[in-house]
Amino acid sequence: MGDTHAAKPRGRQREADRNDARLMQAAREVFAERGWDAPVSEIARRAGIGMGSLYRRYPSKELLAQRMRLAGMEQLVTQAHTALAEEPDAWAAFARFLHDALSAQGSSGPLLPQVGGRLPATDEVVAAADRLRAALDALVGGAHRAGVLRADFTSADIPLLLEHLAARIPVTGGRATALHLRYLDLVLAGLRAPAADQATILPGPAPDWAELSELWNAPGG
Amino acid sequence: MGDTHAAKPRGRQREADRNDARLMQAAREVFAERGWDAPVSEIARRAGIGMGSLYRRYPSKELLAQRMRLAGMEQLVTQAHTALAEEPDAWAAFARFLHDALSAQGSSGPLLPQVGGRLPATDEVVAAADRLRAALDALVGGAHRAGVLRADFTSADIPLLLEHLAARIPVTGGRATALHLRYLDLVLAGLRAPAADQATILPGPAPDWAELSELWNAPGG
Amino acid sequence: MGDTHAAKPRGRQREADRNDARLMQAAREVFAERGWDAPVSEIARRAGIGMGSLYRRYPSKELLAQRMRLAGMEQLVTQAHTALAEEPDAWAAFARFLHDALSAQGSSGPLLPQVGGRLPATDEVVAAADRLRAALDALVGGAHRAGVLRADFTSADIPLLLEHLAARIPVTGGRATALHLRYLDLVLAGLRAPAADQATILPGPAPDWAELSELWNAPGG
Amino acid sequence: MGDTHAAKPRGRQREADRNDARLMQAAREVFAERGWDAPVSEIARRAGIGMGSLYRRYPSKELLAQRMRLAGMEQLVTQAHTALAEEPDAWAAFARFLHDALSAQGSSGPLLPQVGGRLPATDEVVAAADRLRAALDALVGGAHRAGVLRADFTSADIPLLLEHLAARIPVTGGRATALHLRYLDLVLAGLRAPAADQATILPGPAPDWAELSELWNAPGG
DNA sequence: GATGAATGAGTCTTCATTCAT
DNA sequence: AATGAATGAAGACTCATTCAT
Repeated sequence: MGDTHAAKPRGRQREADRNDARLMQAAREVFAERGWDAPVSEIARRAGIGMGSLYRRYPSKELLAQRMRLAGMEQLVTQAHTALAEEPDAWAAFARFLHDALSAQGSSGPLLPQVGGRLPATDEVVAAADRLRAALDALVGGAHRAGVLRADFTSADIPLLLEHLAARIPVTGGRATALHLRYLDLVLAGLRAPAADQATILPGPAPDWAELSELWNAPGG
Repeated sequence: MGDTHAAKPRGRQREADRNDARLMQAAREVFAERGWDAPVSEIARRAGIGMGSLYRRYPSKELLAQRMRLAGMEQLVTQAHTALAEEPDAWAAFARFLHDALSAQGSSGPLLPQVGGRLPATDEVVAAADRLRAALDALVGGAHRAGVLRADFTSADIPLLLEHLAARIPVTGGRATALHLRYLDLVLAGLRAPAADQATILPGPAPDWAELSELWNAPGG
Repeated sequence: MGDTHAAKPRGRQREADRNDARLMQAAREVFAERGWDAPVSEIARRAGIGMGSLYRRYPSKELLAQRMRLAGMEQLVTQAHTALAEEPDAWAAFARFLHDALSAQGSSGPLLPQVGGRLPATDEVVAAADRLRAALDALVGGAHRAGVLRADFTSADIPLLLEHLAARIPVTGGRATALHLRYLDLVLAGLRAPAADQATILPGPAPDWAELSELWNAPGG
Repeated sequence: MGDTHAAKPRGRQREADRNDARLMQAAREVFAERGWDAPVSEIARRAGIGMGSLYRRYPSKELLAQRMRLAGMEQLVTQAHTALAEEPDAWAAFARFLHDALSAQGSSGPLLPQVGGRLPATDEVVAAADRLRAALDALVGGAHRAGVLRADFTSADIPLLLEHLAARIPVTGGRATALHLRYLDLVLAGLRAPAADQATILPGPAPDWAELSELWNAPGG
């Protein structure tokens, strides 16, 4: 009863999948700790696999980082959808998303930054950025309509804000996440729509998504 | 009396000083643009001096970065003193300091971050950190006494906050500074002491200065 | 009597033989196209078998190349015998052999060269060289006795001449063979015994078979 | 008296020039002996310089080989001009050129082959090929007009013929050159214009210079 | 017996540091 | 005291060989 052949990969395929997950996790950690100039061999060592296996799966350091970046973007999209689905309140959804995003940051490495501005744009990255934009627009739009988020803050501010809040703090363990979340709450206090008589205007124009693309991708792209 | 030797360096000494200033400026720019893994030769090239001269003054890349970091810390101290001296209002002084610190960041490279966590602690760094702490305590203490700064924010939060706000955004030209200042204003909105009935508490304990030392200095130190 | 086991291999043995032939053909092609530094995996891929099977049959790249070289030498012996048997005229047999040898070169890869000087001598190679020498002596001796081949040309010149004529010309398709045969005819014109009053003497001593052994085998052998 | 500052480079410049010559010589030798897959470090070792110095002068293995190839082509042009200038007889000039070209081969490594088909075409290579063609046309044209060279041999045959005659024979010392010259004389016997009643025609069309370009340069070029 | 993923030593290339001029 | 070429250790990447399935 119940043929599970196709559903549950076994043996070699299973190990390959496990290796891939360990590789991605190791890459996130290593890039987070040492930046772009971390040796690829350190990633392989931490994943417990040989250089050859790493390079079989990711033919270059750059492609490995691209995958990492794409996985991070997809994770953000998922977290945005989850926040919208599970939090009835617009502000709660908005805050929940930032909280989730930063928490994932702290434990498993860089999401967008670290390798930002070094990797060329690809079709996949463009598509992922589009999905991310749609998801963040929904979050920000909902909060704006509810009147709980200051009007001069846009969806394109979110990635930069996350990039700032996730700035490398070379501490291992949960302390880094705790510090990140501390400053997130500070920023959330600044994001709450102020009473009309206390409203201030953020200086400088908001970033737009085209500008983000320039920030994230290599100049030549 | 009447000795002007020290007051007016001439000839070689003068050129040496000029070289040193150019070197430091070049190092700030290059590290800001390309990160820690920028080649030393690029710094020499941009400063317009030979490799030999650079290495005569700074016997290693690490020592050059240490100097750069110390100069950045001293600049912060100076900016704090200036803000206190020139701004009669406690909040204005506090905000002015953060503004000055970030503006200097944007134009001339990294202050504390970028090389953070890579360099060993030295007596000079410890002393500079003490002076920085004293200066920031004065700023924060004044703001707290005036009741304009949220009570759960400490002087040790400032370096981390600056580190976050100054996170490398790979944009050249004034746009990076404009974006940095945009998020500074957002944070300032969150830092303003709220009315008692709207007060929130930042999660997680505030960092302390001993912890900062761990964040900034290489593990082995 | 009545035992046909050895005569008609069946099933596995048959497949193994077919694999072996495909492997040898693939090796000749790949080494011809890309030289000694072609990846072994390319040979396996082109033969349509896995790496494991290749390494079961040939425990190292070097041993594979040795086999290839031996097969090439045996092919030369066969071609010499065929030429002697099928061509009644001494010159025709001599020319036919060179033509056949070069044509096989062009289509299926290197015979002697390409890997020359890289592989150690073995008993098998020595024995094959002896057989080759005997076959070429017969061809050259016949032509000398018939007075159609210049007297200062020896059987030991033939392998070197073939090595020269078969020098890798990186052209795919039949064009390489056509070019090879063009220069063969040029050389044949020079090999024809001249009239006594026009005779010239080739400079330098003829190679001998001991010298060939040094040229073909790795120094350490 | 007599200012020799500009004429005779001294000190550092002198050493740089010496290094460059040693490097080119070492590259010719190493590529000749071990082919394209010889380690660059072996070239540096044999030239007696460090890897860094080699890479300062030639930023990649490919560029080093390109220089080597260009120097070889220029040497051929020079040898052709010399042969035409110093030999009054058309056949003597033709034979002298081939002799000189092959002799240089034997002693100092590959001229055209070895790396052929691996390097992209560049403007410099195209220009050098044009000069080579002009020089060889003069040699071959003279011999044809004098009626001493078989009519179906063209200037585009010469590079291929040299490539064949210079085929790697892994012998060090003068013996390789002696063997090369032995087969050159054989070929020269075949090149002499035969009496009309004995004339043969070389099979296959002669190569043309466009085809040579394909043979020498990497496919993508 | 066949397969192809995993391994890790070896190669090309860069860059911190030294040193002859 | 200044210069910039030389050095060689370290990092990205490839490929001969092994081994679990």
